[in-house]
Amino acid sequence: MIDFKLDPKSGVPFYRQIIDQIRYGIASGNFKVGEQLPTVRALAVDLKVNLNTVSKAYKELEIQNIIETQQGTGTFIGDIKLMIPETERRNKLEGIVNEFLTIASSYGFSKIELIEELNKRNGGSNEKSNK
Amino acid sequence: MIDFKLDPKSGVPFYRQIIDQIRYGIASGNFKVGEQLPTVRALAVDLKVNLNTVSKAYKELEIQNIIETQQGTGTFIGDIKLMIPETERRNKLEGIVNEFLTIASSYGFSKIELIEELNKRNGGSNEKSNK
DNA sequence: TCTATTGTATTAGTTATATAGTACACTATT
DNA sequence: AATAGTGTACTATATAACTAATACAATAGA
Repeated sequence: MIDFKLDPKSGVPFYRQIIDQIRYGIASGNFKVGEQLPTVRALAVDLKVNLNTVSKAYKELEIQNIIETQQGTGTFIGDIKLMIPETERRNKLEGIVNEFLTIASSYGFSKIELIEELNKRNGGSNEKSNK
Repeated sequence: MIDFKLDPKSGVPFYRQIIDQIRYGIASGNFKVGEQLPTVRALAVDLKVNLNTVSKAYKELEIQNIIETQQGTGTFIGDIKLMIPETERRNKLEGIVNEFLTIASSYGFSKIELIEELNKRNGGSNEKSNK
């Protein structure tokens, strides 16, 4: 379970802070597949925001295939690797790598530098080879 | 010289499209260090936008240390690698790699997958080892 | 110094974003 | 079917982002 926190002074919208914390929670293993997230009302009360703000975060996460919502039942963590078909997963990978390369090259970083930097990081969030 | 183009239907703000095209132009070698960019008025007329929109793009690029503006004289391409001190350059590299890893890990991609994908790209924009 | 050319600053209006208030709709349980 | 729980939809409002109109300021060259 995550201890949600919002920082009003950060300049980052509330709904985006919620998204980030859930995504980080999943990536770092604090959320298990199938686990139920707080209800929109519960989290809204907890964070002292409107339930629509929480709903907005959940909706975006559902579009990203990260969580599953069922009206009348609740919101649950989805299994990313199961839910996203392999082809779509490949496209996503290519997409974020493309974006990364565009940004990096505009700063004059070569591919070699990028890979060197990546290799310095040990562990990261999930080093498991999955499957 | 770049053939600037704006797409009003893209949803991307004009000033950001200008920024992207200049950055890409530099990364792909279409702009040489010291070369003068179009004046804010010239580019504004060319793109049929207000000169402030061009000015905004130039200002942001100057903050990023990518171009240099001199009131009364013009705007010029700066030498990124010369202008940005090595420590700052390292910080930038670490920053964008961190962001990349955060996004990637939240989608369940392992570091190995990322490096594999990076290695598939030959050339990219600038493969020169610079200096 | 005058003038043309350059970027800058101030102001305003339109549009998009973020959040909230409230009513609605679906689901499960009794 | 009644009810209590869930997410959803609609509407409103405040704020920020974007673009523009216009006036100002610095530079270079005649």
